[in-house]
Amino acid sequence: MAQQKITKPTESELEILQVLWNKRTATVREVHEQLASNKDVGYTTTLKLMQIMHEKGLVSRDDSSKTHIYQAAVSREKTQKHLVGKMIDNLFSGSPAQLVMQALGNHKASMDELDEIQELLNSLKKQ
Amino acid sequence: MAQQKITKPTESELEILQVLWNKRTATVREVHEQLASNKDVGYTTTLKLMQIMHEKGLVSRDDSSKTHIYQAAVSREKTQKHLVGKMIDNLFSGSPAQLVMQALGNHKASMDELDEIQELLNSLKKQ
DNA sequence: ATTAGCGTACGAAAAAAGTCGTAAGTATGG
DNA sequence: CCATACTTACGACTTTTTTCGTACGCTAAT
Repeated sequence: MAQQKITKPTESELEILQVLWNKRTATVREVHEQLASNKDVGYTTTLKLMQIMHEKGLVSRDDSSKTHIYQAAVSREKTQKHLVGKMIDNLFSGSPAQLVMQALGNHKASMDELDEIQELLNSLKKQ
Repeated sequence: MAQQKITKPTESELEILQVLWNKRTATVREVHEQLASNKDVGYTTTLKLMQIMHEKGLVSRDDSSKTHIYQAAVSREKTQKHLVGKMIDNLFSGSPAQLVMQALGNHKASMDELDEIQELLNSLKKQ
């Protein structure tokens, strides 16, 4: 199969992907507004970044009208999987369980979420 | 309290910390040997990196003898907590549970580890 | 038709990260 | 004493990532 090369998004690119994943589709201005509410950055910086991401194939865009419309070209899940795997290797000596313990132990989750995790855990244990 | 500024280690710095956390204490050469077994890098590169980490306060060293002896100055746990938190924010819209699901679902853990997670889960649910 | 506003493109520079060559010091074995 | 082998220090260079100024086009309102 034609495997697309996995380009690891940089920090800034991740911020942009984040916005795109949430909105499904967005213009540069929309993305920028959102970013600018959290940090101090110029419009053309965001634009440039998104253009580069386009070259890299991280996003796709519809440029049929003057204002281009962007969307993520890599899935949230694949990216998560990739980066989580990397973190497990780099920071948890290859043990996913240790990462889980860290995440669960130090960062609060709601009861509903805990139940959800419980279910997954049950199904894993059955195998 | 005198809170030390948290310097986020870069990728390469993380690799070095990894080694130091495991060995508790190591010379540049020891660290380098270990790194070099996985990737292609020169000795002085490792040296320089460790010197920079020393300046940043990421490692401490005993330079009373000719060959300096290094050790990590930041704890594995704190670093994990910091980076996991960041990942939760950047990649999982602030939901630790989603990260847990990802890690658990896509990366194999042993039965023992699953049990360990179960215990933690139980104690969290009791509260 | 002129101006103001908003959009893209793009080059250039700044900042951050990683790489390595070379110098110079200090031991050690012949 | 001399050569060999390690060591640290450090400057310089490359590559990657981030930032932004400026040019230029299109559209709408005056």
